[in-house]
Amino acid sequence: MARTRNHPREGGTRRRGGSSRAGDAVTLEEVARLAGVSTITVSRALNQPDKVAAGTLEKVNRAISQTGYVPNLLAGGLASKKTRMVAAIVPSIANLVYAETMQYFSKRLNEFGYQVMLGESGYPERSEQSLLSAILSRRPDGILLTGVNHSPECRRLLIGARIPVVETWDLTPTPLDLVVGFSHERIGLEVADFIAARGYRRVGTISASDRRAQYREKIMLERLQRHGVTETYRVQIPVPSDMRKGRDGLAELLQRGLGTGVVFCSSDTLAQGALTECLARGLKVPEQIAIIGFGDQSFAADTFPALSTVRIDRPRMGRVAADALLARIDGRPLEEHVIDVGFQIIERGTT
Amino acid sequence: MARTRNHPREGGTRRRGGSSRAGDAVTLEEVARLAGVSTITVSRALNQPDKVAAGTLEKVNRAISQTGYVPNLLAGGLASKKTRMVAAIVPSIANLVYAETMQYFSKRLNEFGYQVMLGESGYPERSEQSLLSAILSRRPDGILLTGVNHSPECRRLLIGARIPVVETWDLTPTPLDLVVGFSHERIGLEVADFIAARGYRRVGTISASDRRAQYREKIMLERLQRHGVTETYRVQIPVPSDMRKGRDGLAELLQRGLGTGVVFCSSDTLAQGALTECLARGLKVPEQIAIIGFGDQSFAADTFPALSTVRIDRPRMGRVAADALLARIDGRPLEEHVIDVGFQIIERGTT
DNA sequence: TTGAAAGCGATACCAA
DNA sequence: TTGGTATCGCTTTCAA
Repeated sequence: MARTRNHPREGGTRRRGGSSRAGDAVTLEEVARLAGVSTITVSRALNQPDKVAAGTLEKVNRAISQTGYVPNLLAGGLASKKTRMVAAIVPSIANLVYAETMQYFSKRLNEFGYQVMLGESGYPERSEQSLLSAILSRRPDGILLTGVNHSPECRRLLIGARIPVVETWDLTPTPLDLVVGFSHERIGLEVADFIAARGYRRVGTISASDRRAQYREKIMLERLQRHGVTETYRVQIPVPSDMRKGRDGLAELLQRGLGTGVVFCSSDTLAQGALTECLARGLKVPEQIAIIGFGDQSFAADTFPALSTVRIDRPRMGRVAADALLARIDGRPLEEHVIDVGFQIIERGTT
Repeated sequence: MARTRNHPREGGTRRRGGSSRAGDAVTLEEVARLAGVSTITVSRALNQPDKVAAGTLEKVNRAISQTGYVPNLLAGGLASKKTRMVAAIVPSIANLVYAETMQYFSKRLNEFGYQVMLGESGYPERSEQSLLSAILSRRPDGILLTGVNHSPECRRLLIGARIPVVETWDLTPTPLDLVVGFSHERIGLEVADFIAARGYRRVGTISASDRRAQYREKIMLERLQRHGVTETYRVQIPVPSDMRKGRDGLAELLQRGLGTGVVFCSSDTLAQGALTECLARGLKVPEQIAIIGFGDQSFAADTFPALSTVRIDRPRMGRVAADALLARIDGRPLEEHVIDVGFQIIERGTT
């Protein structure tokens, strides 16, 4: 069943003449014609310039700048099955911890000629599955996810896509592919130990209604109990977190009876709000109330020298995630598929 | 010069059997075969379901879910010259004012089936032109820019791309295509009038080394001079802004001799830092020092009730920019190509 | 309502 | 080092 095609284009351009739309862009073919070479040579001049003779290269480059040629990566990606694009799904870009991580992630990928397509999963009205499907239809070469809990449909889609996947902001012994993150359980345990070791007997928490935040809190409270610390006060706040909610949270803890002690907040944003409330009330931090945040937002520590926090090295997490993905995309071997970037409890204001 | 092609694929699948890579994804053709229809019918079932008979539609949908088909938008975009994607270039996504604007912009576009590809222009080591070129090679259906100042090369690229362009965060009578923003000049003037009207005689500024921030400050100081307010103190800080820089900025203003008065900051982030410094020093705001920010970040006002600010309705700017772009993409007529979303000076803590 | 054929603009593969 | 030809997976155009 061989079919026959005849090509109507007999050389020469054939502009339709009408108002020029997006489609009228210069093509490889036009550049090639102008340079007096074949299209594939122009393609090589762009992608593997060392495989093209110097003189040819020059002719081609001249033709490119004369025409103002901008490659069409849709066509290129279709033909080569490489889009030089990776996708990333984060809960919210208006949340500094994710935005900063993405900044480092993108920066690294940009250096290698990749672009990042960002998706936000934080909208309950849009299923994560439909987001993922929309993203996969652009055929990214790899994808970054936030967290390690995904619906069965999402897992199916990801597996079907047959591209490298890196999960972040958490750990699991059974990643879809790669995971670059840290253990929320260990954070809960270590923060509890930290608190107990300093002799605090009264502990408050201000936690966002976020899965991982809730988990850290739960683990911490359980461990505290084992340490014999039982006077605890909990405030839960709806996402998105902001400083006001941190202020209000602290006010509520005080009103409920937390006099002096320590407060563990699920983000630095909340912690800064709590600290602001202390400042406004003239409470000494950490002497009267100690505040522990989470995330170590770059500005938080500097702004509030008394703010202790659980430091997550987000720049590193972003870069490591990018590197891991790049390695997988290039088919390079990886030492580890589970990468723990760890965390660090930073105590401030003790002097 | 008609050429002949023979198609080696004689029906039936021909998996290469090796380790399956991204390219092995299910195609329209496989879905069509399974459903017993032609590829174009499957395509219609997805894009114009009302033009397909109910029974056929059902068969197709069954085949789609059986195979786990995910459309290839590279191929679709190449064929139709519509990518259902728009690009946006912002200085930094780790800056809440831009991130929030983008959130609303994306949300709106998502509702219409478009995705947003984000680019960051804030890296001096990468020319804006190369960023733009990389973005345009993905053939977005439209593009959002931040600001109205673009290099000649960028203008050329944008014009050559022949797609709708919306400039934001500023105004100009001669936009590339569309502009949705507000006047920094008018802000400078009105803030100066506001300050003069309240009788402040001593004025400090804390401004980021950002083109638009500098312009607002310059206009404001000139106008203040005309009002006879000449005792001014200026602090300039390098981007990116953070609260610490705001704290330090205020400390420096005080040290330089600004006793009581008002301080105009180029962003709410800086203003919050300045306010924190006041809190820490026990200075009453606004009685001793009044603070005026810029941007009206959602959390800022609530966290610091004494913080006055220049409100920019970012949600609206994002939505309006999206709507304008959508209209242009669909070829719908637009009432205005220059849209001023305005601003509002919010005075707080006066009671 | 459905389909056949011809591209869209690039790259892969194999020759020259 | 350069080029011819056949795709990549989809949509458009025109017919049936």
